[in-house]
Amino acid sequence: MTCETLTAEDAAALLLTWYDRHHRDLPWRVSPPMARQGVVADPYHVWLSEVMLQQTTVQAVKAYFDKFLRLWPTVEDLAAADSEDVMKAWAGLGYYARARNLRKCAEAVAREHGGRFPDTEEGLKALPGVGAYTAAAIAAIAFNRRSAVLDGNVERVISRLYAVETPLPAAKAGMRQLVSRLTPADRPGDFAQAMMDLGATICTPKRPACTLCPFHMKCMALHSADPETFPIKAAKKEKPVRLGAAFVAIDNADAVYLRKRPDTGLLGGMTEVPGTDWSARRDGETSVDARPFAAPWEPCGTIAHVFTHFELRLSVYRANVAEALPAAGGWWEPIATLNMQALPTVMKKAIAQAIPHAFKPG
DNA sequence: AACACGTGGGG
DNA sequence: TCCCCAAGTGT
Repeated sequence: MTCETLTAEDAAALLLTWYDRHHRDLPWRVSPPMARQGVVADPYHVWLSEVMLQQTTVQAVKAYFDKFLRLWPTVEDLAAADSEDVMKAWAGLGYYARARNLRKCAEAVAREHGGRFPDTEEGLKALPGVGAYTAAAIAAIAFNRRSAVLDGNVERVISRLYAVETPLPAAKAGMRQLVSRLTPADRPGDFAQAMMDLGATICTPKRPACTLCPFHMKCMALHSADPETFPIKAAKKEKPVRLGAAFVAIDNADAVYLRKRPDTGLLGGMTEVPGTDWSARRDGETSVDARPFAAPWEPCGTIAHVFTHFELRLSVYRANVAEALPAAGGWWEPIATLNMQALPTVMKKAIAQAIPHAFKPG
């Protein structure tokens, strides 16, 4: 069997027909029947979901999307929000620069654009935290622009459809051209979402369900090779191990000593328990200097946490103190309200290691 | 261009 | 257990 030529018209027709029947229903999405009647999604909802979805699974995003809309129903509300509250609400979702940029972006939209998102790719891309992908996605989905939307899903679909031999990320420019050629003037937003749904549900990284794919007869990878070998990627580097220590102090009122991290860099602007720097050094000895105050510190085990570019092994120390000692820069937070703080997951792990009941309900 | 930047789920 | 990776952006 030969691989039939794929025209742009065929691609859009095949994909949109598939999407009408098999699209996912998502909280931020306008379903195809509505979309076909010209209803477009709220740009604020589209932007919020797209930022949350950067490198993050749909499953993880749903609850956060609901929470943010509940707390800040409009972009003006978010623009007026306290940064600390935004960081608290984002805690656990990761890539915290997104949360810092989120409020900056809302502020820019509210103050510089009268509360309306720009309706062009160029205007959108000028906003904080909005890059090439997100600008194209918002333009297509919320403003019906014919922009070429290229994310990890689309890269996978395109790389297989055309059996692209160039490795990522070098192949991206060429793929954007291919997507641009296929994107229809009618329903470009649905086309983009359909490509992403296809990548997420059919054209998956492992064991793609090619028999169910609308491009089944048109896919060069399927007809000439093993689709699973695409996209070809540059080799990744191995993760170094870093070591450190964390200090969990508990006072006689069941409060834990916390402090705020610097606004930039790893976990920037988030809350932490005091600790050492994290380095490759194999010593907990420098940890003496990192103790927030003198107390009967006792080792209570280690935790491991994997970041994007290194693995962390943290030695956790605990101390019970009679009363809340004054200490520069931090504060004492009751265990009961720890869950409302801007604590990244690694810090919750460290606290849970020292206080096993800290995050248990009741 | 290459690297920094989180987390949780699935195979 | 370990590896992969998920709707990327900023520098």
